[in-house]
Amino acid sequence: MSYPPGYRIERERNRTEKAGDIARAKAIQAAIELFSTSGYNKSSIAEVALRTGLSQSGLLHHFPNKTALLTAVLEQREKEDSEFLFGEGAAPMGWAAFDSLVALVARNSTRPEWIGLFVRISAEATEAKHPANQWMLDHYRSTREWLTQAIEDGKRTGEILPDAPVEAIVRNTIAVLDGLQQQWVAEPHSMSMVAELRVYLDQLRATWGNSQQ
Amino acid sequence: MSYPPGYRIERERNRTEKAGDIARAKAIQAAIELFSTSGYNKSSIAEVALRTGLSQSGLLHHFPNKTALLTAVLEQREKEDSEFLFGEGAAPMGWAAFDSLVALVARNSTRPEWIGLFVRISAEATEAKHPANQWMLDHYRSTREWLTQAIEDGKRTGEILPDAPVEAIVRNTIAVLDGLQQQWVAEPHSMSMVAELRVYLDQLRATWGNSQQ
DNA sequence: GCACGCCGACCGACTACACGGTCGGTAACA
DNA sequence: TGTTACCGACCGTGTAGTCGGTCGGCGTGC
Repeated sequence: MSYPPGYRIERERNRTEKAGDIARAKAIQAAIELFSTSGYNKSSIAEVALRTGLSQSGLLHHFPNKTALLTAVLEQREKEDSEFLFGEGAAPMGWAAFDSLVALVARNSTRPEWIGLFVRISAEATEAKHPANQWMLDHYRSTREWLTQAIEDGKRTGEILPDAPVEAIVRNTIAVLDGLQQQWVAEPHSMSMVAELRVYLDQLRATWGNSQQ
Repeated sequence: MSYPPGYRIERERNRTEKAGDIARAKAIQAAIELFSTSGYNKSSIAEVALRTGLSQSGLLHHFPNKTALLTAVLEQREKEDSEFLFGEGAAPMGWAAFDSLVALVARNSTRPEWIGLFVRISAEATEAKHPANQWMLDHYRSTREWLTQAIEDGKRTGEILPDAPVEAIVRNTIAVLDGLQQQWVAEPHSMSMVAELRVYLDQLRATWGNSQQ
């Protein structure tokens, strides 16, 4: 068996700093980029391998199969997002929770791959047998739980009017988030997600905010 | 070559009423159902053919290739939707436009395939080289145009406050629509799109509606 | 009123390729 | 010597699309 020229050299360079971890991280990054434009189903592990600088078998050495790669990608996303949102200390409550959504969207506007990834995957994962189906269900459920708690907390402190329809607000807010991302992925330069989201949140506050406070 | 038993009989039965048109309509229906659960990319024309009751070659006789099938499906959807929305006469304007969105969502709630179809396809079609990419762009653009006109008309008649941020309202409304559909496809029995949408529209009216009128 | 040629509907067999995954190996390091 | 990082060759399967054909009906010319 013959290795391509330069193979050994590359090998040695990485050797010093845990080649495995580096390769895995590179593969995840490549997968994110691919999945974000082609979705999971249509992407091939061969293409991910190519972008990682590995052969398909080499990639499969680090991730036993395609779904393992997807899992790693989703874990990465979940980790970074929740670090950003709830980084130090407790999750924000009341209107502050909604403000932190704006911050999240603002940050994600500078990382198109993450938005593309989410839009594609969550649409695909709607199918019950999709490998990300459970992830998507969990993701929505936990987001709903957080926002529900945030609103109820806001009612307790008096920030939010007691007759605000909690569930509808939660679902609509998530819908605006998802829907804006969808439009943004389709035509990134035609709009500002942050600006639109702000208008929505101002409406929310105007309607259900306690003006006495 | 041997035909399966009963072949000739079936042939003759259909003969009397334009077999081709029937087959095409059946195929489109089958494709809608398949695309709505598996998306376009992951669906195979073989499966569509099976559900239509044709061989793959038979199906390919009516639709030269897979994208032609998709085009037919999208045309069908566009036709039915715009008939429902603008059926007789002009498109509704002012708040009436938003009310007709509720009606559309209410009707679509009884046709899960249509919602699934839209959610999958519009997510996939985000990719520039997807065969439905142009369709999706057009769909969004024309919806935006209609709603923009509706709001501006509402301002003219005094229904809507003159300082309402038109573009943001348009994009947010579309986002709510899309986002709710997405959530509904994921867990159909956990929510009512109509109820949530109403809350959103009430907020809109409360914030930007002219209370003098 | 009937023979004939054409067209539309439909078929099975086949091709070319992409894709996920397996297997058995090599090379370096500890 | 065992472990980790990789590789090429190979395989089975699924998929879009082609090809050459059959069969029945319909219009046309006689």
